[in-house]
Amino acid sequence: MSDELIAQREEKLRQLREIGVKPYGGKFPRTHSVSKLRENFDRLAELKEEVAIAGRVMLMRMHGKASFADLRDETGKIQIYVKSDIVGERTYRIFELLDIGDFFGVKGSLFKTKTGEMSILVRELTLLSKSLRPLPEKWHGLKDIELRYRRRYLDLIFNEESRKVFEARRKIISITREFLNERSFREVETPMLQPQAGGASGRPFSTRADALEMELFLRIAPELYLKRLLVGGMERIYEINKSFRNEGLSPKHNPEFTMLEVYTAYADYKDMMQLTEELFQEIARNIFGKLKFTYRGEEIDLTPPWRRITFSNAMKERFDVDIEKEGVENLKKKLKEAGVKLKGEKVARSQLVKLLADLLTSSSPTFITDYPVEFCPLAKRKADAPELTERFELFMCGFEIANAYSELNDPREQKERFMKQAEGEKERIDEDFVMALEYGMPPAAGLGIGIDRLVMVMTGSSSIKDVILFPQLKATEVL
RNA sequence: GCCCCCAUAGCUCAGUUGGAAGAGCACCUGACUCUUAAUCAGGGUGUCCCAGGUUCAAGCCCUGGUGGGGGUACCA
Repeated sequence: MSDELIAQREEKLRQLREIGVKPYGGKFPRTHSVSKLRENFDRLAELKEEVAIAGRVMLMRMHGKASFADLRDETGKIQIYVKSDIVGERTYRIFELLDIGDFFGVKGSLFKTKTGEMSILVRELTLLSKSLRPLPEKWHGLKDIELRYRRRYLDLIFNEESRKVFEARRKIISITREFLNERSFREVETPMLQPQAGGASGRPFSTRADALEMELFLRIAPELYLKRLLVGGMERIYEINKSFRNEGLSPKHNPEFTMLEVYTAYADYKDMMQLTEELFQEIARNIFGKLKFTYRGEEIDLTPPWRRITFSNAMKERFDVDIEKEGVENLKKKLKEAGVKLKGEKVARSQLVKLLADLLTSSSPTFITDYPVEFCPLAKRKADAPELTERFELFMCGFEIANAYSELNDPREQKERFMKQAEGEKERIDEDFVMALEYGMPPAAGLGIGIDRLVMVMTGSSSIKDVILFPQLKATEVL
């Protein structure tokens, strides 16, 4: 069937070529986009000005010798009216050989039909691209979730909601850059191909550089390179880019994801809390025009200051353990009793994250602060409580969305922490990074924000796949 | 990785107790010079995801697989 529909279109293509039509055109100068044309419709119609627009035909209403079609470009759609006695028999024949999905350009004048529909009376018609495959149906569109991910172009053609999500994503990233640039942060790019993948836990993807005869890893985080730039004297920097983790997929996890990392010299994690609050407010004001919105039925309020709970208080509430008095060993025991998996002697961070997320009753943003040092190999200890670190994680809508700390800048302690972390595992220590610290890194605060998750929250998306244009799926044969 | 759910025409979906594969849109043929999800007349175009099995008979029951969704584990 699909083959038959394609064959029918190929037959039309053949017939078009037979009458001298080039079915894959080139440059077509447009006088207006559809939305601009609509905005200035009355004036243009009165001046009887000839306009030229181009787009994809979405609907055709054939009426013998005079027909209507809806032409759509990125900005909107408009009706065109093609009359045989105006365009001539040959052009009208070409029009009859067109299919829904074809791109063409038209020149003509503007008029309103008797029902008031803004329309173009076509004088000249140019085929720009012949579509060989039938598009999804005009009314129900494309709903199949797998096809929407695999053939995102069809999703974008048919689902306004999807287009809105990606426009919101663009806006959020753009606002974030403006926000940071205005505050004198400089955007940098650091390697995605790294000889050693550090700065987070998580399994890396590995690859090989043939010319260098070496194994390389796709980065799991940019952190250790951004800190090398702090050593290099850059005081306010950020990077928005992909990181890659060779782990399972879920509605909150895609193997490649976009992260923002920000570093400020001479600041601490509390400054980053404020920065996070301000950034999210800036975004919400732009997207919603206010600080309150809903995520899948849950009320979210970004009015500052956001709720803050220390990690110890959260644990006290949940497990009746006072880690500040009893130390972290007792917590581990309680966690084990509660069925939390331990990774060797270490508490798996993901379990902790889940535990904390479950603990929060509100979907509004909450900072959990002051994590025990053993969960934070790169964070600075609290001066008055050396078993804890100057760190926060931001939870919102049931998931972790940001992570920040005052950066550890003592090279000897950093090496020790790396060694402790590597115990019993095949991880290597990043000696090159330790060397950089040995040259001296200013005290600094760092912040990481999961951009995809932030977009999820701001667009009401329940799956990360809905905010990534081409989410990772298994390869299949083309049907 | 494990558990649960889903897969029927190009698209959106029905399909009863196991008894001759359906609808709307799209598409094809014809009519139609202001329609707008155009209308009217006619046409069903299919590897019922794949491979086996049970049965006189399988879209439907059973086993295995593939792809997707959700949960769970690893992870952000």
